[in-house]
Amino acid sequence: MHKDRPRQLSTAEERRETVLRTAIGAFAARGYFGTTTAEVAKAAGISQAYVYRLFPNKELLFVAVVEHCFVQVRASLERAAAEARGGSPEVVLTAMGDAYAKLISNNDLMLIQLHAQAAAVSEPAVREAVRQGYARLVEYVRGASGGSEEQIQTFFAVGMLCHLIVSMGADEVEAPWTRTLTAGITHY
Amino acid sequence: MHKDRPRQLSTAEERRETVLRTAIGAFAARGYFGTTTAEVAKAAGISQAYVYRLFPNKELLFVAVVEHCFVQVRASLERAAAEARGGSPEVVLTAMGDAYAKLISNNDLMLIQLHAQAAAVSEPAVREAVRQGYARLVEYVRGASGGSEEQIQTFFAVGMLCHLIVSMGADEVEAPWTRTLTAGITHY
DNA sequence: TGTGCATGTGAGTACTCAATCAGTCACACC
DNA sequence: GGTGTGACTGATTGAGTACTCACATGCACA
Repeated sequence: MHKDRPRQLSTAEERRETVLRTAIGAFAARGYFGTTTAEVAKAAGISQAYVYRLFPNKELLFVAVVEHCFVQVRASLERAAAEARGGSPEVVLTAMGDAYAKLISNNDLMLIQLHAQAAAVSEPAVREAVRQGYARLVEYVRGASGGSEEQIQTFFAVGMLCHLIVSMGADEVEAPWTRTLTAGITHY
Repeated sequence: MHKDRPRQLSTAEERRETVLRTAIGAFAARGYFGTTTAEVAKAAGISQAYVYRLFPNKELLFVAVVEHCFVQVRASLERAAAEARGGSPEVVLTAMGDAYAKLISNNDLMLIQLHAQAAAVSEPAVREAVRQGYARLVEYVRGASGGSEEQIQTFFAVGMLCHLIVSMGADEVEAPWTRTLTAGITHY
């Protein structure tokens, strides 16, 4: 009925990281308001009570998850930019876009960004995290690619289009309108 | 303590329309999971119980609100297209983009679309409504503008970028990264 | 071997939510 | 004035919800 493997304690810091990693999957489906702290706890394999020892409340937990995602996205773009170093802006941006497409082939990272955007409307701490996340992302892409204002803007506009496609599962529908929206967008 | 203005009855159909109109404002702030049926009822000036006589449940209420928004967006694009009839695809698309910008200068319509996108991930009925909404929108824009696949795609990508800008309030922040994202996007 | 402390939990509390239902009230028509 | 029908509500329910707290348990080190 119940495993007798002796309990293996982690440091609080390790546990916090586990929670950040696993909570992505929990929040990805139903967002900030739709996900319970009990679900987050279950995904991390700890009790719901202990979530509140690791994070002060649900909002700051979600903020930490959102920041964690932005860090991963940035790291992925940095790797891509490093590989394409010295190329034209177009080449670097394409490499970054491709790296992003690979990163989010597991949709959770992208869904968190979508849900963070939605929660940002009413939750000030989330809004601040999203602002900072995109601020750094935009500045990094600008610096690393050397692209024009318009190119940078298009880069992010296409990213947002990806959010739409994934959230409504447009890639599972065969129709002219889905082909129009998804044209030229890499998918892994 | 309590207004004695005699109760004025409406038909159920009128009330349903009132609810659809006022619920937009209620759902705009906190989305599907974050908004209670009591808040929707208050915005419409009716009791929470009566919401359930007008709509079978919360999900279908939200779906009706989302569909109502898509109808409004489409109507707005149709008006713009009619005025720019006979122009080049660029001219028609610009007119449509401008009409959209005007329509959503009250942010609620756009926020509903964002929240609908988020809820579409986990609520099948919402997903279906969002798919149908964009399907019709894409086909309408294609037909009315005669633009290329790429132009249509860009039109919607820019629309999604608007969602990002509004949701995080990027237009209230003065910084290079916000100027890059918002460049050339009309704002009323 | 014991003891101090960080890791971790069971069992709550106080509250909110969607959904229900019995029943009241307005009004059109006789 | 009476009556049938549809509009509308107060009160309630049962299933959660975020968050708390008293207590248990593993482990490093004296």
